Amino acid sequence: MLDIKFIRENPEAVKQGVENKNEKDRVDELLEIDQRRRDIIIHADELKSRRNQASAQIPQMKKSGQDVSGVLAEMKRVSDEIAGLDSSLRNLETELENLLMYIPNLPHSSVPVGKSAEDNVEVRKWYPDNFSLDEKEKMLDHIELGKKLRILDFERGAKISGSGFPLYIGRGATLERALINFMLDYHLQNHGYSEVFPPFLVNRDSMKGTGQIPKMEEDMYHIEKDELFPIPTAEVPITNIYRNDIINESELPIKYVGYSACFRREAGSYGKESKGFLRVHQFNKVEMVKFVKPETSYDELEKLVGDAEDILRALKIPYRVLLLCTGDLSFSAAKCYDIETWSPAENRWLEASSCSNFENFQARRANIRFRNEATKKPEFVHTLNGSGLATSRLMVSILENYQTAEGKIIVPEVLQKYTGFNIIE
RNA sequence: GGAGAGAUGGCAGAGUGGUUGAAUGCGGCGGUCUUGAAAACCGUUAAGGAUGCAAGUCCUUCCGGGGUUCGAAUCCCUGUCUCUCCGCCA
Repeated sequence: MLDIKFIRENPEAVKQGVENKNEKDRVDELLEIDQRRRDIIIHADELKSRRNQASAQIPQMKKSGQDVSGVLAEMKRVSDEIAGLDSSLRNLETELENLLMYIPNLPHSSVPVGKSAEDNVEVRKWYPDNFSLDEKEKMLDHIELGKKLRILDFERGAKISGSGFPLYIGRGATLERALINFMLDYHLQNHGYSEVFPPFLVNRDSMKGTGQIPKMEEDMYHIEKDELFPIPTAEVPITNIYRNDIINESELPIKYVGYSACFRREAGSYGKESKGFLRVHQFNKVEMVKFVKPETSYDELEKLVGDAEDILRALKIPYRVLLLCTGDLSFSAAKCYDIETWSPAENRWLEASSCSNFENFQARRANIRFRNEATKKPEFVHTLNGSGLATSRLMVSILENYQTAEGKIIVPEVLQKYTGFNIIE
């Protein structure tokens, strides 16, 4: 969330940012409640100060044998009034908090203003040698390939759980596992991350901390009996590792990489977009999360994107990098790059990674701070995360790009030592 | 799942109704001493909020929430978590 003081002092900038993100502007409403809240605090604090004085006075008066009944009666009235003020204060603060939770992060000044995905800016693209987007002979899509080679079974996945829960079989399952292990090892060995293996179910505070709740609550699975949420991304448990902590400045930057299954309800999205791997309720993802000092976060964002790109270059998968415009930026992000991989059968780009700088938006919600060694004061860290990468969309690109004329799949070279085989037929 | 114990500052650990934001020890920081360091000694060492140009002043906070009271770290209720024992279990 944003700092209420910042909103108070820069209402116009906040309104502009909210508008550019296509979010509802409730800034004036918020400021009005903030003003009422502060008025009550001033009044209540005066009364509490009086009560504290009396608390010190009463035992002394008793000791010297004075009659305290008058003070007691007065304090009774004061305490009742304080109780009333505190109660309305609590209500206002809840209201304020709720409004604040729905104000998105503001886009960074380097983010292009735009309405929708149409306005995203392509930053760069990369093709392996001898690659052309016009190659049309590879016509089987990943669903047909999966069925023909008996490596993916979407129908049985649907029987077991429901649509959108893919079942990997045989070499398909091995390939998936190889991909996850390859990506983890690559980031650990080449990019300086530490490995984490997080819980897949988290509590409400964690979901709030990273910003999935309250705005996206409808898209989250929710286990009511235990008040737990299956994670939509490892970003949630990993970022929350330091919730309510103060980190030593010398420990920054902290860089974690971890695998998790990801669960998304994807409420209301059906139709052709949802076939096969294109939109699923459960998928696998290797996630990178960074905790950094504020002044370094934009450099760290560029490195983060580069780390994800390295995986695709090693796999020799064609991709492009998009800088998202304000209108396409997610609620919590200040700046975000998407990486899309090429699907020859779909004849289009598929989002396989999203790398974002949240600045201190998540840190403020989750109360993640570091101690500034110069000032000795705690400050909010900046958090970033990026997929490195999601396997589902990536698997589409791998299967389709690596298919032979006979409909077999060559295993990408870097994965062969993980799979133990080099062809799926 | 059953029974019991506990949660206090960076850490350890006192504190069972009244100047307790909290003894004491350790750690950290500053200083004295020293050629330097150690030791010793002295001082200092929380976070959040309101207000103010600032210095400052005031308020809140002893796991979370509610209650009793003029007054709660301290008493009552409740939630969460941790530990011990029993049961179950990969």
